[in-house]
Amino acid sequence: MDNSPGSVILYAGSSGSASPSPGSPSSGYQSQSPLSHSQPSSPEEVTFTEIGALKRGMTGGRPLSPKLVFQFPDIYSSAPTSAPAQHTYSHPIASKRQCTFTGTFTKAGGMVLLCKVCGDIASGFHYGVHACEGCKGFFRRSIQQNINYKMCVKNESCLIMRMNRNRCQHCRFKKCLGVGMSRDAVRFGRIPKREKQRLLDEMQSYMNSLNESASLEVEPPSAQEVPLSPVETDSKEAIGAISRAYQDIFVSTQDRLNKRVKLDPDSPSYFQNNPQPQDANHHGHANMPTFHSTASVGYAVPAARCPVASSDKNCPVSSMDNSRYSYPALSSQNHCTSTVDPHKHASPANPHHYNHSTAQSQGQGNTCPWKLPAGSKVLACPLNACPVSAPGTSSQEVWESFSQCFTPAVREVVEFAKGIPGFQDLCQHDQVMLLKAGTFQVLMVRFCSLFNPKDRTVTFLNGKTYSLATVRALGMGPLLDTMFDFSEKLGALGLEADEMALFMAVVLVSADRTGIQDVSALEQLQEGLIRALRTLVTRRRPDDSAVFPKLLLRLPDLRTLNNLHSDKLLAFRIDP
Amino acid sequence: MDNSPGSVILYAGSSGSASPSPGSPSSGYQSQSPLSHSQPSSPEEVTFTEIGALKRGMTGGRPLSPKLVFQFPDIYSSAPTSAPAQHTYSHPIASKRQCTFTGTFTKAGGMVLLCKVCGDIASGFHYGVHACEGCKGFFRRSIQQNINYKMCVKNESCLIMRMNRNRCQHCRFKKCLGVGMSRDAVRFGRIPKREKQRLLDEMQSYMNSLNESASLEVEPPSAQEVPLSPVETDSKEAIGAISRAYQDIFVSTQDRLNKRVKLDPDSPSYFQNNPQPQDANHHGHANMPTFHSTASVGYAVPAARCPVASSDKNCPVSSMDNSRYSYPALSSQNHCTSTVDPHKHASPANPHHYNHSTAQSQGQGNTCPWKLPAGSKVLACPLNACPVSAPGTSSQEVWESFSQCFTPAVREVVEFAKGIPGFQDLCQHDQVMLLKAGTFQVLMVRFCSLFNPKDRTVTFLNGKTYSLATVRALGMGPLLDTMFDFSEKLGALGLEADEMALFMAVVLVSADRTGIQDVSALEQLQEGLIRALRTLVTRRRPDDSAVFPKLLLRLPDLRTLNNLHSDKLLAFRIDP
DNA sequence: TAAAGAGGTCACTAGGTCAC
DNA sequence: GTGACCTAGTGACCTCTTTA
Ligand SMILES: [Zn+2]
Ligand SMILES: [Zn+2]
Ligand SMILES: [Zn+2]
Ligand SMILES: [Zn+2]
Repeated sequence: MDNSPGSVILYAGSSGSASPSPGSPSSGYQSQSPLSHSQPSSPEEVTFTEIGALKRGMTGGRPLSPKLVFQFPDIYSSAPTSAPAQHTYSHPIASKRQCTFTGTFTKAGGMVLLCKVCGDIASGFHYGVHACEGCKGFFRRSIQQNINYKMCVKNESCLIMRMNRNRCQHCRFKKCLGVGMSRDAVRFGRIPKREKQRLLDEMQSYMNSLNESASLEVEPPSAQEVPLSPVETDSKEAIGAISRAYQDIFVSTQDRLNKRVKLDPDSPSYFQNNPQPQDANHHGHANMPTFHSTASVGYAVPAARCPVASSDKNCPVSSMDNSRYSYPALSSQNHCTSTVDPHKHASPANPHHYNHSTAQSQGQGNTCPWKLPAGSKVLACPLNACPVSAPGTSSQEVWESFSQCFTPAVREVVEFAKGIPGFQDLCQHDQVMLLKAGTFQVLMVRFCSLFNPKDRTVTFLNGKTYSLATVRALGMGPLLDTMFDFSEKLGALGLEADEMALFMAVVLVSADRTGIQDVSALEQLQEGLIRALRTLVTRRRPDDSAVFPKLLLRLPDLRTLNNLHSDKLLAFRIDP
Repeated sequence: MDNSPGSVILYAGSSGSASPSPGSPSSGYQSQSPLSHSQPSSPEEVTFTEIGALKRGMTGGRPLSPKLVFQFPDIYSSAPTSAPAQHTYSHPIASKRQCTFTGTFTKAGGMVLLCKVCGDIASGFHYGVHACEGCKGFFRRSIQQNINYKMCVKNESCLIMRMNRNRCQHCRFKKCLGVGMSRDAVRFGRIPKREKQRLLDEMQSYMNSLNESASLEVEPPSAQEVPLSPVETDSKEAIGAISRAYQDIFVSTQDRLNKRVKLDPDSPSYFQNNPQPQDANHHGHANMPTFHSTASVGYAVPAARCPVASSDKNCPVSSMDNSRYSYPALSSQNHCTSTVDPHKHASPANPHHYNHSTAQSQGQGNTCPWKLPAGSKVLACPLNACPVSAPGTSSQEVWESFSQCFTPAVREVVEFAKGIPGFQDLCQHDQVMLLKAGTFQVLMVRFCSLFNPKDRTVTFLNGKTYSLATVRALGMGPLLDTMFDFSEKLGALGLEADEMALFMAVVLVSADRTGIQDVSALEQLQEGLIRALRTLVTRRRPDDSAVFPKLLLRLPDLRTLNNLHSDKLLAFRIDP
């Protein structure tokens, strides 16, 4: 691919290239290799298109030439489209998190830049953000007239998507600001070469990262009994207790789970590749309808209604996941698990696949162009046995089902907490607060091995393994990336079981203190645990004093993860 | 630096001389010694670059990003040069200099010339003035077609800056003429030697003055008692550099600013109180035209419209500087004003504070929520000179006013970041991302002394001190509490200035990594800084090994604060 | 002859419009 | 109100001209 900034970005919409059919964003970038100007055309022609009329092209208009329609969020932009209500306000002083990429593929295999606000196809870079015509206009009106939209009827956390963007002005405006739209950010004139170059580069690397996918093989969590090394006496006891709790509660449980899983052919073990036959994937789509009917029949058993969880190999939905979740446009590469032959569902299926879906999901939110069954809800948490619900499942049901999945895990954290010497000496209230604030973080540490940074895969507790791309496609952009990062960093430290246990304890007592009554007691506890952790870690690695600080540096990461995660959950609860 | 006119001014932008590597003082002039190759290099080599494409290079696109808008956009642009023909660029850090020189530094330490009109990076000497491409084009069009721009909607006194230069053609053109653009002033061909010499001299003296002030005001970071082992030499250097940056930027700036306030009515408003009410008004008027929304008379002077910001001599900002910044929470004394009883100034009875505003705000001028003037908006950030707006101020105005307040602070953080050894080696993109994610956190540390946990008061940068209750009543609940907690904890550690500086650096590089491209480079930088911090802190307190971990534990707090804060800001933006 | 700016070019976007 | 289209600009680059 030619990344030379020499390529030109056509603006399809305006110049009247594509015949604008109704209901589509006007224009779009279309970077193609230099034509207009005499330029040393590069060997490989890169066509990168930030679509405009693309949408039209998809639904009715003539298909754009196979270009890489791709939209690039601006460098400073924030969370990916798919990301829900996590307002990423990017004020310098207020910045929360940023993210990079917001694009998806066109049916033709190109990439499109999406509206940062609603996920619709972007028509350009408006007010500092890639946005669609709708959001652009909306934002303009919002700032022109000094509008104060009436309060959100929900919790001010409406997920803004193309389909529902007009439902809550308050939240839409909030999202606009959140992604960084601002009058001050306006950019006129042509895109600077340098930036274009950057865009292309990023796109390139994005593609690469998507492509890089491999089978996964995660070693089972070390359940070994690690003899405690000689440490300071006071710490030693604590360490012993905590390690024991860890072993008893987390490791044994996991073993149990693993065993159970192994006995159950339908539920592959935690860390194994999904052995499902490939052909299942292939037929996924076709079988959908079947599933629909099934779904409509019985509501009784949530599990049965869960496409992914349903263990039947023939389960249409279950088989759908790979083909469905992976990026079709990229499917020439294998970004799913190794078990799936990409070409099987990719190449041959492509045309049909798209035709089919196009017909079906015409005008559907294109946040997920590769199509989820209409009406299905996504709750892509690794703890969720059923990340993608059957169409028609109510959000309440989805939530309850999920709840059943995570409850045991939460309970275990509570048990673990009790095993931390001193924890129970905190007042009840503070214990609860701490658990509320810290449970996710502890779980994140506990299950961090589910994220395989090397292969870029995640293994869900239902046993299925998905590629990063797949899950990302489900809307888990920044959160997922952050989890991977975390997992990688934590993993790199090579902690032993007891260290991990102690670390978890530290994580728990280091959770956000908001609402804690007796802070000093907590601080004391924390201090003791941290001292113990330092001792343990440092003694064991006399040569590497960097491990301990590094470990502590995971705490901020966990906070951030915690925020991202709760935003995500909240978003789901509010707007599944 | 070699001032011989023999030096060349490279114009990277156009002729493509210097290949502007992203993030380097790429294009534009680059006055270097005649031959970067063989030359009796002078003691100090000034590389002054009148950039062309520099802008791009720096951000990798637009000047520091649309998103950073509020902050970075202007780092490289001029400080409010209100009056035409006044070309005294005031570098945030170095202002107060009286030269005609209008420039700032590139990341590499070179210098850039800025557009006399808008402060963007100049691409050359156009129509008799250093101007950016935009203003050049604008002026050309203006004179070619005999355009008569439609009248300014405000008072014909719009402050023209990069961000808003397109908002009022009338004023932009006026400014063009004002700074001397004219068809008659065009200068063709090479720069005359004499001219070049002049430029170089100016730059030189500018530089010198910078160095001077720095060395004068900065006493070497506190005595380093403990000799560092050879291994730690590099750390030592880093510590030195960072401490210096800290002193130069955060501490000295304060002093300079304070002094300058009296001398330069045009200086950007910061937290200093305007000593002279009248000038203040004038000043505000001249410098922040942006503020005024409409032509309506009463709107002309933002400063005057701010009940809280109304001038008040007895709150010398000077009381806020060094001591305060160094050891924050410890000095419950340093706060400038004696604590103000909320009710005291809440009531009109305190003419001292509100005489000015009361008149305007219907006898309210009240900070207490329970008596807020109807229609006034609250933006209770300590950096905000005007936490409670006058009734009738539009939210846009309030925001812009606030923006003016924090911009300098943000800019300083950027400067500080540049002073961190290794920071500038990160790619531009990552630098920006990091700054975006970390600026607030750095500022939180920097200004944490504004929070006095002992007295439960907060001192705003406008010099006013409020009780916790007061501010809480303004709607700053949990955020405020968390800030106090943070301040208390950080203060309790009793850091010295150099430690604080280093900690700030760590804070910055420990910001959320989302979107970072070269994570490993960052990690490396982080690791080094943390090591240095540990060394410094630990050596100085051989007996207390807990300080270091405690310091690291502030990082999660900062993350949380960051989130709370950005939520808050966002909330304001949406629903003022 | 090369440095350096005027103008031209045209990729791009803020706003205005008006059918829904 | 919303958003697809249109228009008047805007400004990043490039070519052409002038000057040391
Ligand atoms: Zn949109
Ligand atoms: Zn809403
Ligand atoms: Zn300009
Ligand atoms: Zn104006």
